[in-house]
Amino acid sequence: MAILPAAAARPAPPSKMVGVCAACAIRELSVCSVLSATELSRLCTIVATVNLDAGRTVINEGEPADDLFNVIRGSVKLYKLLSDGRRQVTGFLFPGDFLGIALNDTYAYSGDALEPLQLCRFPRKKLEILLAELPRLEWKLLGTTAHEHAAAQDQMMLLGRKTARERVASFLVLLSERAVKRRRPASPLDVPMSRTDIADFLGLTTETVSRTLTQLRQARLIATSERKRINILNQNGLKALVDAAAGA
Amino acid sequence: MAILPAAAARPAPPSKMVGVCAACAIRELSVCSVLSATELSRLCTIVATVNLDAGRTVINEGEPADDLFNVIRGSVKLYKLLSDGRRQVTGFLFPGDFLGIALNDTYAYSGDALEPLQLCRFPRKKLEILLAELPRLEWKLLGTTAHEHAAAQDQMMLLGRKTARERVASFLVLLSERAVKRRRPASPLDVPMSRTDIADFLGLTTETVSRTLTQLRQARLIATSERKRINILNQNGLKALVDAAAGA
DNA sequence: CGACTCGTTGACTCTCTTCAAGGATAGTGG
DNA sequence: CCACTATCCTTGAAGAGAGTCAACGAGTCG
Repeated sequence: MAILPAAAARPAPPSKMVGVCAACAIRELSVCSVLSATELSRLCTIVATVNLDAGRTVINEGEPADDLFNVIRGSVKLYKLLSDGRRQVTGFLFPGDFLGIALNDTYAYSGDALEPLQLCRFPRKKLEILLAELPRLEWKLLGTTAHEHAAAQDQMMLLGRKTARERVASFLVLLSERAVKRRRPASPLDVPMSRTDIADFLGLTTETVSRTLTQLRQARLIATSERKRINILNQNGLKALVDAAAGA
Repeated sequence: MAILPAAAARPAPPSKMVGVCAACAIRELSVCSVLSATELSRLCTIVATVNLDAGRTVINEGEPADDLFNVIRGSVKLYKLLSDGRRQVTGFLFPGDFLGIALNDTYAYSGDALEPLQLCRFPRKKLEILLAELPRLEWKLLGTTAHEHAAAQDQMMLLGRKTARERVASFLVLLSERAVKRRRPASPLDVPMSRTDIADFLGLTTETVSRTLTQLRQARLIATSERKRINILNQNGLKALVDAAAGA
């Protein structure tokens, strides 16, 4: 959404800030970036900071959506399950990302911490009341949701029409672009998720992900030093495998 | 989103309504349902009715997102393309559905009319200004977008993890549920899209879709009389193939 | 040190795709 | 009105890409 970009760019004077939000390291990455110091103080009154160990569940598909979250530190995998155990990872969250927009009072998907996780938690009812008084936050939330929807469309293209190699390349490019947005290096790329998580995200098996990474390694597009970390040797070569869109 | 359901249920007195919106047959299905008569009159001042032939393009991926639309009559397929022509249909729209929420001032996907189409068109700039004054409409739009996002998650599960038979069954169940929402019969099911469109939606080929429909026909789950119409003989049997979610 | 999980690699299988052809349907023009 | 044709749908046979099953190496934790 294009309106109100100025609001996002206007940093509020820190004088009036109180509470944990004042010290928030990822505020400029999050939906909170549109708020003035005064507004932020109000939001701060309903927020609580939460810490979770790696592997713990943040939200569970089907359970009452009582809280919404902002990721402060760490990463989250979002997923849905079929009754026989088949899993589809629908996305990954990183610092600044918002979690928990729900439809029917229940979460539409589950979310697990991939690494030690720090969140801020908003009670949903209170946040909704506050939203009515903070139209800029609501607008930002609409933009965020629209953004996620656009990402979902890209993922549908990936899942429906791309080959295994294209999927893995797309995944690496996606991760690196998100790293850059968070002002992290794109090349010693942090990959906090397991091969199984990657496979469940890409609609493949772990074996195919592994084999494809080996192919990319042999093609000198990437290199793997430590586990959970991938060096991108040829970003353009990877992007060539991705084929973003025909519109270009 | 759960707040404000009462607003959606409150029909406005028709006395103050003016213009085309007053006679809108699908208002209660659309985002406009949250508006009072007065508010609707305001919205009506910026709206134009558009008619398109089957096959015509409503919006084009990558082009400036100058307008947003509401489907009044007919249906639309939304899709993205890769440069080599591979297509992924990301969704179908029916009367009452909203079209055109864009991120970067350009449409994120293309949309073609599947049959003769009637739309109402909102100039985006004007609608955004109006949104600031109609918080209920903005809230409804957020709910609509969240709903679409939830549908996108289901589709990711379908594309990433379901078999061809499950995909086709899911598609038929989806269509029939949406028909019921529009107060249409679920069983002589209107299927305005071609086999190619269905295949591009389900991440399959037309041949596989055709073969799978034949299987379902032989299993006495469906019957096909005329083209573009499918009789659902055993809705529960179909749903058993779908496996909605493990949360249940 | 041993048990476990995770990642990699290999051999084989299978579902869906590809390639090909025939049949039904609808639109067009004589 | 009917032949003509293009398009859509269906069906068959063969092929390929990813899945399945299985084994092994490497790192990790108790």
